[in-house]
Amino acid sequence: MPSAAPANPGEPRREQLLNAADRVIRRDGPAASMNAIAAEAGITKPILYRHFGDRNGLIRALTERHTRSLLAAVRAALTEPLERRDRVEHVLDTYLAGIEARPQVYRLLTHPEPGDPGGAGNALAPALRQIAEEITGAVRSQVDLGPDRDLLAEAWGRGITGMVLAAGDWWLESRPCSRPRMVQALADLLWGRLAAAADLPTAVPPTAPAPDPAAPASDPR
Amino acid sequence: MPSAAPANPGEPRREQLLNAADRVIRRDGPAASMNAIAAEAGITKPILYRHFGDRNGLIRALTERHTRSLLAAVRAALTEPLERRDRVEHVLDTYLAGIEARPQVYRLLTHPEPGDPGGAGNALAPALRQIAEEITGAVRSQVDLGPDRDLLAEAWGRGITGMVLAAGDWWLESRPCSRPRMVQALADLLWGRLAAAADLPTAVPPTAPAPDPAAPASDPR
DNA sequence: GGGCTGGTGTTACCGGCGGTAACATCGCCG
DNA sequence: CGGCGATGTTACCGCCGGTAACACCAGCCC
Repeated sequence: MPSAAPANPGEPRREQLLNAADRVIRRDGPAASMNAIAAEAGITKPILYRHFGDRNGLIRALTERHTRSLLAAVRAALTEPLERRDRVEHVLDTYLAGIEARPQVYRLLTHPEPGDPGGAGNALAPALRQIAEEITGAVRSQVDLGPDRDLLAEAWGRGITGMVLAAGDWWLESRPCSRPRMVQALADLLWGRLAAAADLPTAVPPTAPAPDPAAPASDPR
Repeated sequence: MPSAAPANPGEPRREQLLNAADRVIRRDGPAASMNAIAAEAGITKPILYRHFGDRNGLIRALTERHTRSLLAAVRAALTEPLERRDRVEHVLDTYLAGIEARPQVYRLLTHPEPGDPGGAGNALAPALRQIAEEITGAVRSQVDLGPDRDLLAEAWGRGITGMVLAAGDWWLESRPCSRPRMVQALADLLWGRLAAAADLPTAVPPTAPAPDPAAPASDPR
């Protein structure tokens, strides 16, 4: 059931309001106003505020619903019993498939409104922070990185998440290629193809004309 | 054509207003109001609107000023006559040094306010989009990537930028290590260390969560 | 029944936001 | 002198997030 799953029928009115908010945000984007959401639900603003406190509370409740499925999918992909390269590709594909299925929702999850001025400027929205933590945990528990493993796992978790966020955003926007190809491109980057590829004949030598040794261009797949 | 004017002193009033806006944003963060900026400049709102059209115009002019130096530094680092790994490290260090020097300004550049609903939700702020384009160009012109070079260069440009953005954000916020170490961590990621590292003994067998500790770790290689 | 409580709903308002219209000055230059 | 283009003002608009104050209706216990 990859669709928007109702979280908890314990509070049916709340779920109903969240569904209305979902519809409006799907239509108008993440900047939808509280008035618009209330109108879509057939009610007026104060009820929303009674249920969710403030706008952030509504957005948070909304994102938590959608985050669950994506996060669960990513987590499952991260522990799939595959060769590491295949596992990584599986995770990448899972994320891209998720954002492809519901772009507006994905925008809400990944690019929330400014929010509270208290927290410092996090690049990663809460949903992505959770994904980053999943990756960090997976790397730390699955890959032998020596004494720096804690630092590397944390830095890589954030870095990989940001990489996939930015690249996925661009891919979703301009659709330069199919999804599997995009997965390949990103996995190649993670697999050090940037390091392994040969130099191109220097078109603009800054100081010295190139004395290049030969480096083999191998795809380590 | 009242297009983006350069930062030359040909329009001293404009520069003066931008300086005031700079001060306010440094103090109050990127969400500073137009009233506050006008007050800091000792004037009132309509003058700001005469000069910059709307809030986005002001922010754009402001970011363009700051972007120039960072972008120039990154561009220079991208064409440094070094071994590729050293060049990459140099670029990473340049970016991290830039955001370390002026965190508030960096936040303005990398995490702008929502902006117009017309454009689709870009993950990358304009300044970062430019950096991504620089990386794309450098990769395309320096690295031999075969027939897919255009796609790979573009995807990697965005991906690397997003990676450094997210990781740099985290680093700046929690300062888990020194700058050179962070540069190493990110360069290692780009250099395929994730692919090259050995597996760790599987602590969590993915299929059977049974409390049976006698399950032997299968060797996937 | 009476009264209490709790959820649902309303209208009307607040301060602040981005943005604009209309009007008042200056200095400069033909 | 007259115009003209910057500079500046006050006062306003519509919308926003958020809040008071009040009304209604169920159930539920005494």
